[in-house]
Amino acid sequence: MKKKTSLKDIASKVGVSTALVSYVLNGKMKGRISEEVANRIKLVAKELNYHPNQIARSLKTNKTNSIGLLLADISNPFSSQIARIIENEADKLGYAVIIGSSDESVEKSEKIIDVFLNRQVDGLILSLPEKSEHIVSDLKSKDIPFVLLDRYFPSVAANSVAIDNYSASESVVKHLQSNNYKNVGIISYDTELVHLNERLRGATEQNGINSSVGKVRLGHIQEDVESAIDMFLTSNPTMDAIFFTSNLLTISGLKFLNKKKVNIPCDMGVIAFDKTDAFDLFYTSISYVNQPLAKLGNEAVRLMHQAINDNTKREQIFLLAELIIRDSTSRK
Amino acid sequence: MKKKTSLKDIASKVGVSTALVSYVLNGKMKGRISEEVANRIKLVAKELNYHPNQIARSLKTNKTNSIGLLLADISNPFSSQIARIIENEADKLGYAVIIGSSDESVEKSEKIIDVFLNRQVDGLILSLPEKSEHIVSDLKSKDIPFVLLDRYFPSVAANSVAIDNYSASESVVKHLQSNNYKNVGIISYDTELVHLNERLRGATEQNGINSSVGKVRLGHIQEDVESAIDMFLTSNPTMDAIFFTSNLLTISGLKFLNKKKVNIPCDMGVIAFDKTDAFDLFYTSISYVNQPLAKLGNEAVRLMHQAINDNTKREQIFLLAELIIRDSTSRK
DNA sequence: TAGGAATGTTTAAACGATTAAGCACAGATG
DNA sequence: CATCTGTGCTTAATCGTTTAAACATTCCTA
Repeated sequence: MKKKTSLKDIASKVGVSTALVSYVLNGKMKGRISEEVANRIKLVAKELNYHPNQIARSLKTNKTNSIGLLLADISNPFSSQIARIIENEADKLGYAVIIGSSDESVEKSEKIIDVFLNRQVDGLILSLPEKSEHIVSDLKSKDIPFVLLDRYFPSVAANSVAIDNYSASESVVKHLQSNNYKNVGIISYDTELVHLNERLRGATEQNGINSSVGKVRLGHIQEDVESAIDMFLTSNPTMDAIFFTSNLLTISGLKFLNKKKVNIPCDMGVIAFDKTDAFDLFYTSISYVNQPLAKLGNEAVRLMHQAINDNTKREQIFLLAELIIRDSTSRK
Repeated sequence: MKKKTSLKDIASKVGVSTALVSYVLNGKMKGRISEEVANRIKLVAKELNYHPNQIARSLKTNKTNSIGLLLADISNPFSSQIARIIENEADKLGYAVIIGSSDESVEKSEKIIDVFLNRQVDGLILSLPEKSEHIVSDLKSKDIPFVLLDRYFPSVAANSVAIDNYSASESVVKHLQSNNYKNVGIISYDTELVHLNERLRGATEQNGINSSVGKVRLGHIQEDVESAIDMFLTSNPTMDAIFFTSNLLTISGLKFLNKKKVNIPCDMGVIAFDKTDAFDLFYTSISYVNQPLAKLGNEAVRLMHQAINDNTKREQIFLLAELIIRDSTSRK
């Protein structure tokens, strides 16, 4: 790789010091630099196609203008859509984004955060796996600016952006109720993650409707969804609706309901958390909870920026999700 | 943010020079350092929780161990799955990945590549939009290590990894032919992108089957897919299959075919390029061309690593895609 | 007309690492 | 005994910026 042009190159070509070049190109010391020299410097900078070496600048200023984004899995549509929004929002503020996927592993999360910090990112946006409270406390004790996204830990106060999962689930169940469903099966992860358990709590704590719960282990989604639905169908013949608390669960569930020839919504109502393309193409369009992704990403970046500039403030933001009602919960 | 511990901190605590600390921690000058001092240094490094400042290291070594990954749109499943694989493969070689989405815009691509280069990434993996050959020549003239991914430009020789789109389309049409389809509508982008036009060419250049083509503008996918299908259905009543040359086109098309009550595969066979979850949930499982994503990502990173270490070699890799045959092309 | 202010520019240290070269002392070798 | 070799460590330059402080001029102003 050819060497890029540096301040020194410009300085020697114009016949001034590197300091002056730096001042001119950064627009500092305005009013103390002769227009003529300033113009010559700018001209030569353009001629030599000068671009400042961000690495050197970072070393001096202790700011890299980059952030680390840790997601559960960038190949999951929920993550990748958020990533896209964060990338855009971060760019607006001049931050580049380094991405890592935790795969729901605490060790991998720690490793990736280490990589981020060694690269001196200015701040972190994190979707952490369960049992990683210690990571949060650790970052707090080191006074590193970060924001939790989507997942949060009530036991450790921190900047966070998430949706109000409880009320989202509450509105799901109320909707089912008002459409005359009486007996809902809830398919949820077997996890300690609070945001997921809030979905469960919001759904089960409502009166006037019966609920059964099927728990799914992370590594065994298809398998456990199937046995949960089987359990629902056999031991609970009056069940008339299923609420899937994530997009992956829904996809697995719909596949299985298809296989079992369960008709939606005639035999069974279905409602999901999160959206996927598949919901539009299913023979019955699927009702779902729509997370405000743009707002989530926007707020996450805003909070992170705020934390970078003043890490004493703390904000916990809960956004409202929207219920998209379609055919899969419309009882005939 | 608290200041991190530096070589200097360790050096002064142990009572040696920073050079020695650096040598010990990097395992250099083996055999010329007393075990006792080495151990003391390592111990103190651990005590102070030392992590090298990659920024400083990068400035000196001129290696950042990071790569820039430019995708069309990280929120598209094809992109995000590739991103995930590249992230993993890059990590194995010690590279961190900075991601950007071009949105098929040349200006945005240039801007993002600029950001990457200012951050002194060691290499680039790029999925460029149409009309961006000049970017490729420019990078070549600057001798910057890069690899084109998915999209390539025959007019400019460069490292590239893509699938053999022509033969993939060829096998699609041959499959349709052997299942007794006679008249296929091909829905493709109105673009100059070679890899997409190869899909078209591979499909239209086969004998023994009639083909009509509908072109879709990038910003008007749903709209143009609909008018193309309308055109097929009205002006070409014997049409018996549709080949969608991308996942987004397929989703739009299937939605519209649903709306039009066209039954698949009775009224119309359907086959797609790329996979999405939706294909499993559609009332008829959809046949598709499966791109070897893992291999694509793996080869891209391998080539990039090679280019970083020796930018005189060039490789152009074309991988074979696999045809996944399911119900949507099985004529009764 | 001396002294301060304003203007235009340079000097030099610093950020935190890497690394070639040098220094000092030990023991080995002829 | 002089010299060489090996061992263990330090010195100091360097990467490309930023920025406080200093230095020269020229220009006012009392």
